[in-house]
Amino acid sequence: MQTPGEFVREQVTTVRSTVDRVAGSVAETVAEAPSVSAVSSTVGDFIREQRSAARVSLRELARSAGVSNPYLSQVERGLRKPSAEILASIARGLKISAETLYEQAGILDRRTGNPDTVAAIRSDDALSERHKAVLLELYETYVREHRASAPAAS
Amino acid sequence: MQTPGEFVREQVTTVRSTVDRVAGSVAETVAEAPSVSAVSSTVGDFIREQRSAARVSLRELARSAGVSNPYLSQVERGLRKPSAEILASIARGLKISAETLYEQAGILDRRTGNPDTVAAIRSDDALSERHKAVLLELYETYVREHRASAPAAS
DNA sequence: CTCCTCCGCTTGCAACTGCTAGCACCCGGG
DNA sequence: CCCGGGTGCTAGCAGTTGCAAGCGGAGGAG
Repeated sequence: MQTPGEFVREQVTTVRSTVDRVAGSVAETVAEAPSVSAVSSTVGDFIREQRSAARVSLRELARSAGVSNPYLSQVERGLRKPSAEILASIARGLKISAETLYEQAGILDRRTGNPDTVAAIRSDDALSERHKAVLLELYETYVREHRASAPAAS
Repeated sequence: MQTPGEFVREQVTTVRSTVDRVAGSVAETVAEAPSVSAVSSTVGDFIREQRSAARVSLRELARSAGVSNPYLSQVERGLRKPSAEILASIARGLKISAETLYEQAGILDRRTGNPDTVAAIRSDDALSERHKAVLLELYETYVREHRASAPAAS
């Protein structure tokens, strides 16, 4: 019998490859992860960063988000200020949370502080211990990947 | 307790299906996108409820929210669909959180899990947006599982 | 070389937001 | 009676969003 950690690590590998499929790219996403590091000042820049990080064309994102391609182009370049509905659609198309986009757009207050994610998961009584283990292992793997791809310390 | 291997293997299955669902939803989002369109009339009702509950006149709220009174009137009756900025202003005038209003407007999804854990993952800048999405999706699946299997424990 | 497809962008236009000005109504005091 | 001030709502106007149509350019197949 192997240790639970080994199995979990296996699983992390499986998840990671699947996630790469989600991102629309191959396993390279992790290796040569693009520069999502720079903090964008406007929503448009942020959207464009996320889009190019996912290797998605403007038209493709526009289609999957349900907006026209010219309009998305203008939004990304800051020429238009998208409504919240459009913003939510774009967030869905990018598969990121709408809240993040709203924060970028300045219509939602940025969450203050940096609560310890690990502590939050550990103390969450809506999770079993095994589920906590899976989440924590996956979380730490993601953090390692992120640090490797974006070492720029703020 | 069963053997660790069995449990972890169970979870591998769960994780896979969850991540597959995440991947699939990227494509599906296109088809079932329009969930935001008709909901905006409820936000007006909600605003009017909150306002009359606070015994505040329309003009007064309009002034404290920084919008014109006719426009607020139209918003409350569902004749106009306010932008997110206006919505945030109204939320400030009503002294309620913008998130609540956004949920009423249908431009923010209601979250099921422990807010602390969700907030921790969301605000963790050591994660990419896509990784956040996967972790949150997985987390919510676990929470649902937990509630289904042990509802009395809460 | 021609044709085709994809990329992102510019151009006008319908539709909408959010405003100012003004309407009708109700109340308490001169 | 006629004010002045309160309630909410209607009319009409800039300014904006979001779109369809079309542009020039970069590749690939014939």
